[in-house]
Amino acid sequence: MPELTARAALKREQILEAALEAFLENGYVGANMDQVAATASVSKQTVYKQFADKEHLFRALIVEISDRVEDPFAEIGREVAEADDIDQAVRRLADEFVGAIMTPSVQQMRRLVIAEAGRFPDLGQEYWNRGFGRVLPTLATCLARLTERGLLKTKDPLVAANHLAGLLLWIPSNRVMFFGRMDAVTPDELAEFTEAGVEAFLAAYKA
Amino acid sequence: MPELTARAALKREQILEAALEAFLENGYVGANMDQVAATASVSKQTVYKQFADKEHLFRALIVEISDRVEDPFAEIGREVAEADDIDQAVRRLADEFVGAIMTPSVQQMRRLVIAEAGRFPDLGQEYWNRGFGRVLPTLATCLARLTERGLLKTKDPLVAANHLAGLLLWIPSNRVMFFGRMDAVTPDELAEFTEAGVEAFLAAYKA
DNA sequence: TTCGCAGTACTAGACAGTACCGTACTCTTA
DNA sequence: TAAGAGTACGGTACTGTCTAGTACTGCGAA
Repeated sequence: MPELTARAALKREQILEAALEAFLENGYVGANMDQVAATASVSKQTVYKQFADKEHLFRALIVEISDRVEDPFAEIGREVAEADDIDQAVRRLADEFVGAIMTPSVQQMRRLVIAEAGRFPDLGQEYWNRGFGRVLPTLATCLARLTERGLLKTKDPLVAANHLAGLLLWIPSNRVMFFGRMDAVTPDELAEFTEAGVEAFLAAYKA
Repeated sequence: MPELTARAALKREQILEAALEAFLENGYVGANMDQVAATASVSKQTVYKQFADKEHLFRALIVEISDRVEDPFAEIGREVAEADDIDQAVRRLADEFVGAIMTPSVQQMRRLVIAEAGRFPDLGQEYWNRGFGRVLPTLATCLARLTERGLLKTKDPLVAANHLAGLLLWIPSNRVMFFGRMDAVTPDELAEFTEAGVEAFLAAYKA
C-alpha cells in the first residue's frame, strides 16, 4: 500500500463506505460503479485511481471490514472467566456474544460474504478467519478457565465454544439469513432464544 | 398452470435443470439466459414460452426444488421414537439428519437462497418453510415421544430440535457457506462434529 | 503554473427479451 | 393412406439497455 495523502485517504474511506452500501444492497454483480462514485461524492476517475477495478474494490472492502472486527470479548472473556456464579457468567457471556453478532452490520456482511463465496472463496475464508476465527478461541479460553476452576466440564473448550455459538445463533441467524431482513427476529424472541440456549449449554456443560 | 404436453413438460424439466446449474454457479444476476437455453439444448423462444422472464424462471425453480424436499424423517423419526437405547437412538437420528442436510445439493441451494434473500425475501421464507420448516417439527415430534417415554427431558421439543440442529450443523454448515466448497469439511471431520454434537445434546437433554 | 479531481462524454461488450424463418411433428379430415 | 392445417421448436439475428472502464475538459487549490 503506497503512502496516501490525508486527502486521498479520506476519499478512499468515502469510496469504501459507498461500496459497502452498494454491495450489500445488490451483491457483487449487481452493484454499480457509477452509483458507488455518486454515493461517495467522488468522480469515477478517483475511484479507479484508488482501486484498479471492481474486483479490487470488493476485495479491499472485505479485508478492510474484517480487519475492523475488534475482539470485544478479550475483556469480557477475562472478567467472566473469574466469576463465581457460573449461571450468571454464562448468561453474561451469551448476552454479549449474541448482542455482538446479531447486529445488522454483521449479519449483512455475513450474507454478502456467503453470497459471493462461490466467486471469491479466498475472501470467504479470510473473513471467517478474521471474524469468528478470532472470537471463538477467545470464548474457548474463557470456557477453559471456567473448567479449570471447576465450574464447567468441557473436554475440548473450542468445541464447547462452537456448541455455545450453535445453540445461541442457529435459530436467529438462519431466520435473518433466509428472510433477508433483520426484523425477522424481534428482540423479545432473541432474548428467548438466548435464554433457552444458555439453559441447554449449562445443562450440557455445567460441572 | 395450464396443461402441458409430455413434450413441453420434458423441455420444462431440461430448462429448470439448466437454470439450476446456472443460478448455482453465478447467482441470479450473473446467470445468463443464453447459457441456460444452450445447456438445456433448447431455444430461447422455448424458454420464454414456458417462463415469462428470468425472474419467473428463478421463482419457479426455487419453488420446484423446495417442493422436492421429501421429508425423510417421517419414517426414521417414528422408528427412533420407539427405540430403547436413547444414546443409539439420538446417534441414529443425528447421522440421518446430518447426512440429509450436509449434501452438496442442499448446501448449494441454501447458499443460493441466502444470497438472493435480499432480492427475493418471499422466496427465502418459502424455502425455509418448506425445507427446515417441515423437517424440524418431525424431529420435534420424535423428541417429544422420547420425552413421553421417559428417555429424554425436553421442556419444548421444538426448541430441543433446534438445539440439536444447531449443535450438529453450526460448524460444518458455516464452513461450507463461507468457504464456498463442500470439501471444506471432510467426512471424517463431519463424523467428529456429529459425535461431539450428539454427546452435548445427550448431556443436556438425557433424562 | 501545476496537480488533483469533478463532471461528463465515450467505447466496447454483455445481456434480457423479441422477431422471424424454416423444419418437424401432430392431429384432423377425407 | 394421404393431404393439409395448426403448432412447437431450433437457430439466429436484432434491439434496446446497462455498465465497466477510459478519455477529456475545465476548475479550484497549493
